[in-house]
Amino acid sequence: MKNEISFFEQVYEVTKLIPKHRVTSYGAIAAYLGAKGSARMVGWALSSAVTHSDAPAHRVVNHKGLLTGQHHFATPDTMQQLLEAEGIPISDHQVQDFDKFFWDPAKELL
DNA sequence: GACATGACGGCAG
DNA sequence: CCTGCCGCCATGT
Repeated sequence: MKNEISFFEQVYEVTKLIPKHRVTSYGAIAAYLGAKGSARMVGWALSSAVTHSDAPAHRVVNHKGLLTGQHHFATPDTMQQLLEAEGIPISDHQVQDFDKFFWDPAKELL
């Protein structure tokens, strides 16, 4: 037996650490967890996070700032609504000024 | 065990 | 920036 936390539980922790008015990418979380290149696993974990945890998965988008996971939420609008409610402008399912709102756990959480 | 799919990302053209 | 291809690892059939 090991005391290490499961990969998706680590994703929950990092996701819950994302500051408000900030977003991050799957690859950034994956790299921070040492799973660099396995960004798909982050998305897999977050898909469970939406219904299986209280982590703000809506703050995680792909490397283009596109809200690819909105169809995993209760409604296709939920993700965008939550982000806009936090002050993040969304247009065409994409985060505006993504580079400015980007939060890298490997650098800022350091 | 093989094959296909998935909230992705990097690289080449 | 866009398109195409491969790598990544867990899950479902």
